[in-house]
Amino acid sequence: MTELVSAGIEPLFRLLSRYMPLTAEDRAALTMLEVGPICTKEARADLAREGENPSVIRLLVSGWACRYKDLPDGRRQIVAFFLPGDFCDLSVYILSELDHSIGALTPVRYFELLPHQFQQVIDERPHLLRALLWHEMVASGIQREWLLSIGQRTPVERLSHLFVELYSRLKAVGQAQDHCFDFPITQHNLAEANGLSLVHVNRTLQEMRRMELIELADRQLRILDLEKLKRIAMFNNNYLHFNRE
Amino acid sequence: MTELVSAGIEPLFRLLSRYMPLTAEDRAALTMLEVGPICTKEARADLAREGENPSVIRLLVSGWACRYKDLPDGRRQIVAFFLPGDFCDLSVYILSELDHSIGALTPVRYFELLPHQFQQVIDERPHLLRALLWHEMVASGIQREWLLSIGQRTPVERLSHLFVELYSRLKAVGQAQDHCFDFPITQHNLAEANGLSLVHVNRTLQEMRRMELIELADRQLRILDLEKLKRIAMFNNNYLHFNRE
DNA sequence: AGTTGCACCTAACGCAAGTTATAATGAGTT
DNA sequence: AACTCATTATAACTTGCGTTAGGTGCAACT
Repeated sequence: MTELVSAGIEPLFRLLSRYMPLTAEDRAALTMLEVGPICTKEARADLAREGENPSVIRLLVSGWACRYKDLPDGRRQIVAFFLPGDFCDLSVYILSELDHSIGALTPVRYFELLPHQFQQVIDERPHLLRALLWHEMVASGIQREWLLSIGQRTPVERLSHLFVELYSRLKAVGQAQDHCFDFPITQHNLAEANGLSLVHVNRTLQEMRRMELIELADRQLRILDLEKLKRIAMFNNNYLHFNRE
Repeated sequence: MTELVSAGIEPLFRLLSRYMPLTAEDRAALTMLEVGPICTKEARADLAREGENPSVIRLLVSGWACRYKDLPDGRRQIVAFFLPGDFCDLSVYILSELDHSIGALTPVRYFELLPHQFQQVIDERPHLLRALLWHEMVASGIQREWLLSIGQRTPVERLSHLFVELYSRLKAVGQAQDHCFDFPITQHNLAEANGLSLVHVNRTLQEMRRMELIELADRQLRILDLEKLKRIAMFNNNYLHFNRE
């Protein structure tokens, strides 16, 4: 039972360790975040909608979620992927009204933290605040990289870049080994994240398979040639700010 | 002389006032930021390059600048516009290496602040920190909105949205009245910011003139029908988080 | 007066990517 | 077993937007 619960902060701990060395005490402090009951949502459910005024900070434990924005006529843009270990709403500390929505892409499990619980952890271990802020800054850097992708990269480059990014981030939380990882989202989701039509995502994936860059089947993505993929994507890992590779 | 110098923080003071009420003491504290000499750069000069490790926080006083990222083959994406009153590098507090560059779009004037000078102001007036964090969060929200624009909005919608955003932001720092403001950047810059070719930006502007949405000539932009422009852009001002309209 | 460079404008051409439609598969339901 | 519904695939058609290649006007410099 205990190990099941403490599996909750494992991705978060690994993630923050990428930015700075953390001790066993830090890890213990982080387990204080596991107070509340664990929440679950089905794929395609919303965790929060634009315009709401949330009072909790969500820590994703398993599954993939996303931040998205939509237009009155139904067009939708995914602006970020949340992977295990990610916080969805750290901005709650400062801003009131949400300017975006949060949706589950797969079935998800997450903790809902009240700001004061969160505060407690920071008070106990002040340098964790720095690690968390770092994580937020990296999230912001990822947004910028996505703008570069959508604005300038071709579809093959764009998907290549995204796959390398996801591989790096999943490896950081121990969810990717070799050049292979669970890829639980649909081509439709890829389209929404990359400003492409569903049909064109499919075409582009076919092309990437022909180029022997990736294998993608049965919700598993295998990168066949990581170096080539990085070259094509013009991937520069500095924006992830992982200090300890 | 004094009023010339204190004109430096005027845009910043106005900007932060949009988020929360500020007092004369706050204003006085902010003038402490004007310590160093004022710096200047020509249009098209860089203030900082990706990969650098800056030790200063830049506060833009006049002119327009941008945050941009570029690819090895020369493609370039502007990911944010900096207007007077904006900080270029608040993230220096946390991250070390820059994952983007900062460039002047017009001749600019700015202060370079050392983190400890900055700290001094925050210590004196703690709630200014909150206002500054707020400003950072808004910047992040603007990034998300841009992602929505580039990913989903048509060129006319995209430019419409940008013009409304710039009008709102410039009004907040007292640089736009009526429906008119100085528009010192080139169509080439608009192209770089919107993921469009120069030629297509020109086409799109022509169309917007035909639609009687805007007039743009002699570096002056006039919005002819703000409500119509907002409707076309599907502009929802919540992402700017201006509490006091 | 001539040159250079920059910003803006316009037209012709072609391809990349969106749209629409249809089919195959598989999982979950009744 | 028949139903839905989501997902992937792929073909035919259309179009938006990039590319290339010009043009003009203006300011700065020689």
